[in-house]
Parts: sequence; C-alpha cells; structure tokens
Amino acid sequence: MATIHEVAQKAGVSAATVSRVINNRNTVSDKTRIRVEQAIHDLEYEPSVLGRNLRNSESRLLLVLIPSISNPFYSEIINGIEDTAIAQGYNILLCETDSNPDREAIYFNMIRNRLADGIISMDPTVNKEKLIELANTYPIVQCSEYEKDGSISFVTIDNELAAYQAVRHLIKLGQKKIALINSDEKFLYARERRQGYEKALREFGLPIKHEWIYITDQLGFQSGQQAMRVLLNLDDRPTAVFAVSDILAIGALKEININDLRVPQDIALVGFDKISFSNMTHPTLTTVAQPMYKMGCLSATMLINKIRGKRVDNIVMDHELIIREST
Amino acid sequence: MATIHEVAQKAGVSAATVSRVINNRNTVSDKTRIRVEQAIHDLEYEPSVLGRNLRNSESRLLLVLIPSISNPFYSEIINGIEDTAIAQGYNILLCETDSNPDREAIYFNMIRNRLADGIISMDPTVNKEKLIELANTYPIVQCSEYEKDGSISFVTIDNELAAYQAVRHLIKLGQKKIALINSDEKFLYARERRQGYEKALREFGLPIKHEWIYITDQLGFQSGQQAMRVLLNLDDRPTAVFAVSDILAIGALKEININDLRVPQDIALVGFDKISFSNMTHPTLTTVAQPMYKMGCLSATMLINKIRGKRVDNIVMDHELIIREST
DNA sequence: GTGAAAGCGCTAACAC
DNA sequence: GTGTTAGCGCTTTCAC
Repeated sequence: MATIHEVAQKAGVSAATVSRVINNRNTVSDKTRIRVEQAIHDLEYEPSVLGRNLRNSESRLLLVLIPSISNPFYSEIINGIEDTAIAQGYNILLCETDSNPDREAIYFNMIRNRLADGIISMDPTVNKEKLIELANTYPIVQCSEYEKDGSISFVTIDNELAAYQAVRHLIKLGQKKIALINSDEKFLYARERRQGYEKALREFGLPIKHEWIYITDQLGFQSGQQAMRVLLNLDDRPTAVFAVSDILAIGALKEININDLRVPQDIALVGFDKISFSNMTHPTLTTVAQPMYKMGCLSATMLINKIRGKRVDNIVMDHELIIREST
Repeated sequence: MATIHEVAQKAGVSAATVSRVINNRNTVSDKTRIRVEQAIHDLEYEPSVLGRNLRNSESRLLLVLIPSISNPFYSEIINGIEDTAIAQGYNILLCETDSNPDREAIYFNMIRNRLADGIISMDPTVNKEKLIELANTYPIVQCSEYEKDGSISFVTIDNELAAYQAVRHLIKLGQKKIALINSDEKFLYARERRQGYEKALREFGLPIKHEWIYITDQLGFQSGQQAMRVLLNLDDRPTAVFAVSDILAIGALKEININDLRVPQDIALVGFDKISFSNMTHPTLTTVAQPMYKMGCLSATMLINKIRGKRVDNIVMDHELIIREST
C-alpha cells in the first residue's frame, strides 16, 4: 500500500498538500489538485485510517452492543444503524456481549483507547454503573433499553402503553383469563410491559392472578414453550396469553399446537416485536410492531450528533398493534 | 486516558521500559517491573491500540463478511468465530455487505489500511476477482461458500452429498414426485445441492422434471412461500419437497398449511441448516444440520494461523440429516 | 537491564 | 497556495 509520501513524491508536492487534497481543504490550486489526484489514482493510494486516527484521535467506528446476534429483534435495528452510519462515513463494530462482563470490558476499553468514537448500547444486562460513568466522558446512546434517571440519551418506545393496548385488545375480544409470559424483570422493558398488563386488567376489573404470570429466565423459543406448558397445566387455565416477545410467543404457540388446542379459539395469543417469523407461524401472530429500522437510524444519528458535540434529545417512538390470526 | 509517558514518569523509568513490561519482554528486572505495574494500576493505564497498530501495523481485528445479519444460519457460525477470536486476543468486526459492492469495497479497504488483520468471508455474492486478488496479499479464509479453484483457504461441508442424502431419505420413504426449491444458482451451495438432488433421482431411476425445480431470487420466507404456491398449482403436483434452506422450507410449509394440506401425509418436506426455528414449526422440520459453531471456530483458527504465517489446509466438515416430523 | 532516539502515516500550525 | 516542522502513542533498534 502506498503512503502519503509516495503520492507526494510522485506528484512533486509535499505530504501536507496531498493531505489537503484528500480532506478537501480549499487551499489547493486546481492544477496541483489534479496532479495529486492523478498520483493517488496511479498508486491506488488509500489513506491509512490508523495514521489519521492517531493524529486526530478519531476512528469513525461506532460500537454497537447487543446481548445476542441470534435475536432477530436486533437485526432490523442494526440495519438502520448501519445504513445511517455508513451514509455519514462511519462504520459499525457489532459487539455481542453475551451478557458477559469480560466482553463488555473489552468493548468499553475500545472507546477509551479511541479505537471507537461512540457506543450504541442495546444491552439490558450491561453493567449500569460502568456505562453511566463512561457516558460522562464519551458519546453513548441507548436504544430500546434505557436508564430511567435520564443519565444517558436514549431512543425507545412506550413499553407500558404498548403492553396495555395489547392486553386491552384481548379484553375487548371478551377474554377474561389472560396470562403474561414475561422476560426476566432485570430488563426494564419487562418491568414496564408488566405494568401495562396489570394496568389493563385493573382498568377492566379483572383479577391479577399470580399464577398466570410466568417469568422466564432465558429468551429463546424453549422458554416460551416451557412457560406455556406450565400455564396449560394449571387447574384454572388461562384462555389468552400475552407474551413480551414474539420468540416467547412462538414457543408458546408450539406447545399449544402440541396439545391439539386451537389458536385463537382455545387460547388467544399476542406477541411483541413483529419479527419476520411471526408472520410464518400457523396461525399468524398478533403482535406489537416497533419501528425497529427507524429506531436504528435515529440512534445512529443521535450518536453521531453527540460525537460532533451537538445537544440531543431523548426520543420515544410510536408502536403499533398488528392484529393477525392468533387473536 | 493516561499515556505511556505518564506511566513512565510516575514509575521513574523510560517509556521503552513500560512498553517492555506491557509486552512481557524478559529484559526487565523484577524490581522495575513491579514499580511499573504499580504505576499502570494507579493511572488505570490502557495501551492505545492506535499507537501500537501504527507501529506494528497490526490491529487484532478480524473482518467477518456476511450478506445479511438477519439470516439465522450465520448467527451460530459467528458465535464460533467470536469465541475463538476473543480467546486468541482478536476482536471481530461484523460486516454486512447486503451484497452491495460499495460496502464490500469499504471493508476490503480496511484490510489494505491495516485496520483489520484478516477476513473471514461467508458472502457468496462477493466480487470473486477482487477477493482472490486480495487473498494473494492478505490473510483471507472463506466459510461455507468457497472458490472451487482452491485459490482461497476454506471451511465448508459437502453440499452435494448432503443434498443427495436428504433426497435419498425422501425416496426411501416411498416418495416419487420430489420437487426442489433452490436458491439463486450464482451460489455455489445452490449448484452443488442441485447436483446432489439430481444424482439421487437418477440413481433411483426417477425423472428429473424441469417444472419441479423452482429457483428463487431472494432468500426470505416469502420466496419459499411463493415457490410452494407455484408447485402446488402444477397439474402434476409433487408430493415431497426438498428446500435448500430452512427459511425457504418454512415459507413453503406456511403455504402448505394455508392450503389445508397435511405434512408429511400430503407433502413431505426437508429443509437445510437446522436453524432453531425449524424445531418450532408445526410439524417440526426434517433438515440437514451443519456444524455451524464448529465451522466458525475452525474458520477463525485457520485465519489466525494464516495471519501468523502458518500453512493451513482446507476443511470439509461432516453434516447430519435430522429426521423430524415433516417426513 | 535500561534509556535515547527514530519512525510507523498522518494532519495542523506556522512560515513564506 | 504550498512547504516545513512537529507530534499523536507506541515499539524497537542500538548504545551503554
């Protein structure tokens, strides 16, 4: 790979002038510019990001922290982040934390090292204290999960309202025995969606039964299936289920199918996220759509603005209840 | 963030000595080492990767090229790559190419810039000439898709054999009218799996009917559904389907369900990849398992060996036919 | 065993 | 408008 000096030599100018051409500084004559551009072309020169970073201490790399790449909920958000970032001249580094603090530490150090310019965190299990501390010094944005104390900028939806509307939808269909399959309540979204669920029940005078609330410890299909198995074995079996993610709902659906029960006649089912699978199940899944792609775009824009020193405001996006065959 | 000079100053030594301590060079006395380590600890010093890279021209970053993050087939492979890479002190940069040559160019430049030390490509639509050219100069490994001419090291499975066995399985069950839902044949795996399909049919004296081979142009659920719709509308309708990916098979299953046909009684169905969702469908999907996690691990090991200048051999991994309810 | 000095590739400040 | 110089943080000779 050619260096800036080789280009300078070939063009008969100094390295500084080549640098000016590359960075579109306007203090270069057209004649020189053309000579330099020719040399850059001939030598197939590409500026070394390393040299530039060291000098400017910027890397044009954004860290995106996710718990697991396998979760399709994140895919769309990442698409949005990526498109926006690339359009602004940034690349993204996708970091799977596996909820592992050691991995997190590696990625946190990357920003301290100036190997990355900022972080978009979608990881709910992240070490909150460390993240808040880091956010004092470096540009950090949270997407989906966020800190209620407002110490870190975020993009999210109104989880409580969304859950409330999903459950209200079931109630309006005449459902009276509505179960909740929730994620671990260390997740903010899990706590908020539970509140929405309870709010709807209370509002319509339905009892909140402890045994109809199942909290999973994992996020996979199996957890949803396991949850449904327990719910179906209850003496007073629910006739409708609100699951806080499509993955859990799809697992639940599997278990309902295995037991030869019909959806929605025997059990009505609502999921959350509108992942693409949710339209491939039989029956298709009623779910709550989050504007995931848009959320990704806005998170990236917000982070880049932060990096550039602009003030940014938190964003709460709209959601939408998608009614399909399962209710 | 403290620099190496501040550490040196605090410890009363030169920057060179600090560097020796960090890099475990043995030419440092224990006494000095301890003093330096203390200073590093006190100042919470972290070596700047930028400075180090520029000097050593290594970044300890591996590029992983995938067409789409949304495809669960890649998730497991990536897990394997990531675990292996991190254990060896490398981080990975997940690059979604979207089959877009411009994006590809960005990532190719990163390795020229020494911003990355090597590439694992899983992208079948990658610009082959460019990749081969790059592989002459830089460490590159292909996973799953590969060049038949052997110009680039690879990890893969025997796609033809796997497809052959899947179709033979259908034949042994008495199926005589077996359709193929294939991906775009620009993909090597698609061409190879088609060969396996045709080989099995020939071997058992079954006709290869043009109209029973449907080639999709996309990889999503919808394509599988669309393919099945066409196959079901044929006058001479097939009674079994081999789809070259679970995603396509799940789309096909959806269409079969919509038409109130039963699987496997009316239509038997085999997929490929054993993605986790393939066990959540009703009925569960017979499929071909690839050792995705292992493939990821081996790809990463292979690449790191290449980076270290070692010779590496191509690897063809074993697959396994997973017989479930759909056949 | 340790320090001084050079230099990786680049850009910004300052001359002219 | 362009060249010269210095320095980003680090590692690696080469002295001593």
